[in-house]
Amino acid sequence: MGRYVKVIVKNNSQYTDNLFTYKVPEFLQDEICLGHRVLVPFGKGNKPIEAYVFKIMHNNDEGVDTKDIYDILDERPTLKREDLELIHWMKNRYLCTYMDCINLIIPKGYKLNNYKLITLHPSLKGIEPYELYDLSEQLSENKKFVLQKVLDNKGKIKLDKLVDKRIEYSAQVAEDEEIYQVKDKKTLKRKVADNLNSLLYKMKEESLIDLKWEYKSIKNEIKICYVSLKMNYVDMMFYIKENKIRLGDKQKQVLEFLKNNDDVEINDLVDLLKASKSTINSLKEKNLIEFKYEDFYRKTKSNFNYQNKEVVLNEEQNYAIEKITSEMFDEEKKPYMIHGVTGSGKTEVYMEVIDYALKQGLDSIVLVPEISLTPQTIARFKNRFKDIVGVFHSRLSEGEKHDVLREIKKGNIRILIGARSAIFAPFNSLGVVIVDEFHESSYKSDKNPKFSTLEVGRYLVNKRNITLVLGSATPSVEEYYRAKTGEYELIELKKRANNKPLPKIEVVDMKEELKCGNRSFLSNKLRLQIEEEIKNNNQVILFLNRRGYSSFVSCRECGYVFKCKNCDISLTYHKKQNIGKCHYCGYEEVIPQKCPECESKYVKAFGLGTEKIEEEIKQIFEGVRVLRLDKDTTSQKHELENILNKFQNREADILIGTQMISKGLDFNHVTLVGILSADMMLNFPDFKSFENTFQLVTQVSGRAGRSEKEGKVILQTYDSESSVIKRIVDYDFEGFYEDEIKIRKLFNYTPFNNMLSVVISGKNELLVKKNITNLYNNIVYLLTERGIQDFDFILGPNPCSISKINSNYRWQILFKDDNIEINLLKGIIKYICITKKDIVFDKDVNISIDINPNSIL
DNA sequence: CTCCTACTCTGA
DNA sequence: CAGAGTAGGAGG
Repeated sequence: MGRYVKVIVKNNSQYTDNLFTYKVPEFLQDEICLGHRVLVPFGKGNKPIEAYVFKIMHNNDEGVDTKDIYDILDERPTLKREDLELIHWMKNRYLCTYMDCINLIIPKGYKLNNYKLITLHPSLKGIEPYELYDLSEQLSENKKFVLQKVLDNKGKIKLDKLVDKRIEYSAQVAEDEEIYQVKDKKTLKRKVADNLNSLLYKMKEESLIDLKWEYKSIKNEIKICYVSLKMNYVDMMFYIKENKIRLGDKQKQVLEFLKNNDDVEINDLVDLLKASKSTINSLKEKNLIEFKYEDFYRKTKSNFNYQNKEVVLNEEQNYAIEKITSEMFDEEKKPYMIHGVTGSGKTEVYMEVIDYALKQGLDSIVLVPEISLTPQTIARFKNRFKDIVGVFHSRLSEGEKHDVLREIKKGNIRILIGARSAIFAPFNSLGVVIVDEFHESSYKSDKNPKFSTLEVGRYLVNKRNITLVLGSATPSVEEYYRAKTGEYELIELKKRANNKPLPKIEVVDMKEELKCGNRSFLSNKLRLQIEEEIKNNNQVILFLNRRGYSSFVSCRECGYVFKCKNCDISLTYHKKQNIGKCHYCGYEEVIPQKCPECESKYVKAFGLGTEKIEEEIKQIFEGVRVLRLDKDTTSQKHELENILNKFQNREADILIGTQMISKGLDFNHVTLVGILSADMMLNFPDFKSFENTFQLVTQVSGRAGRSEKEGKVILQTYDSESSVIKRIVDYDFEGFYEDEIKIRKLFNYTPFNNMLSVVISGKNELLVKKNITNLYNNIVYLLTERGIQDFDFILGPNPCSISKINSNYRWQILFKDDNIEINLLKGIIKYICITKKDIVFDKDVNISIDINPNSIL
């Protein structure tokens, strides 16, 4: 009676995303647990690969052939039972693979490196060199080459290395041979490895070589070594004499030093006494000192100076805190939505809730949108909770991520601030998840699994009874609808914490400005206002949602527009480098003086970007100190902190920025915010563009008047009559919501429906078209079979709005589940796009499935 | 992705 | 006919 396990194997192939059954050998039977990372032989070559235990069984019901697992890789299971449930749920909800989900949850940096090793065949091991030489002379060129290389490397060589040598060799021998001219190094290596492999198997059959897999388990950890004496100093002197141990001067020095100091870090010891590591090591061998290893926690240091503020909570805040904390242990609680105007002190409420949870022994996660994961936010939490605060986001290195997750598991980190994937942090007793600015689009993942953080949060409330708090000044329409219909507990914070009114928003109609002959991007009003504020020694923020110098470059003679070679996107002009940049794939090209089409000289950059604003502001206001905050100025590490520090220390008067400045920034002396063009966002061809505009403008406006001084906002637009603009000016979120929800209802958008998008992309446009048509036909066929005749809910296939990204052509089919059960639709799509993927689709196309995508571009 | 089998192509 | 190379299917 043996034991069997079902595992998910960590393979790079999408076609092995099933549970595989393995037998557990006798010696592992008592140790194996759910969620263990194990090593299993996989495929015909029994390559050792990592796998995760999803199920343990006492018999092999299905009667499939099984192999034995090789080993258990970690002492403790990497995945908990509830993680496995979460993975199942996510896989079904977002139609992705098990491995996609596992990769989100497990600590980064646990890797298995495996490589194929080629050795001489055992029968040739003792053979005389001359015999071997004769033998190899009879072989074909290729085989001789392999054998030669094996011998050169003392009888064993890694496949990888052999492939390299082979490419090197071929390049020398046959320079003009086509295959070795392939530019793409990876493809070349693939091909050579493939060829070599089939050769190697033949050689194995001929008893020339032996093949085996070797592997190495890697844990991306750094240990610190502490040195102390093994016994007390006097005893040791005696011991040395007794055993006649000879010591060098340096060694004596080290011992002397350790007499008064315990647990000295080995590197300090080396530095202080100018001793070498071998000196210390030999002392250890003589059994006089001992080493103690401890995990090293790679923390990123922040240079941001936090300015502490005295905080007194107001009535509204106290009510919110009381409400949330008093229900923390209720079984049937709802998620909370805090709708609080900008500056209403939501963060203070979060911190009180976290503090309460902490005292009850519960851990907390604070999620913030990636762009507002600013030093300011982090400093605020660290200032209050000190060392138990951890930070987790995509810019950390693999090693840093690993360390943070390890410290969480150990219980050293109790509060984690991070971007969306931090919601999967492996806390031992998670109590609170806070999602700040939950309306932000970055809470929806854009890579597999394409999860919505809020959905995962709601799942956690259901399954693990955590306290979920969503906070925003500008809730998204669909989540606000949930609050209205009773799915969330709605808590309103209507007053600013400093009791100052919200900054007044004034609209300037740029059409009028144009009529009066002002052709610049600055209205007279805004220009005068800026002058005034600077005169009064206040600070100004200018907001424009586009980086670069100009949005596109075109020829005025023939209308030619410079476009990205790889994408269907016009190039944004960056003046400093005189290049056109593609903001999708990073492609750059120098913009020539002459039009490449008609050779005219009238090549001009059109539209506005932050770079141009900066340049012109410096001209208009002489001597004014300007800072620019966008992706271009913050590409280097710590640049963001530097800019924020400078602005905080009032080393600049004007801060120009993209949406990076809209969140979480809290400056005391900003009295004026200028929104240079609200239209850019308003006219975006997406059903969420009104919502996005409302949110962004409200958020940016909220940067003004956060301290003693009152703030003011000037909003420039060509469309001053727009209903959205009017709602923004009145801070009328309710009104905006009512307008918007009617539209959503009318067109059956979220929250009234789920939307499912399938995008097929590939380098070959015809192939993409063929595949998407095929997909459409298959779906229609299967739906007809289930008695569905009305296909109005299917839109497409159509080319995506951005029809080409990174040389990949993109076509899309959209589904709205008006008159069809979402699970039926998902079932069918899953069947076609995942289960039967290899039959339905060509190999050279990618399929991307997204439930309720952020945008349908 | 990786292996393996079965097949075709090439050149003496 | 041997050796080189390719295509396609399956992985417990």
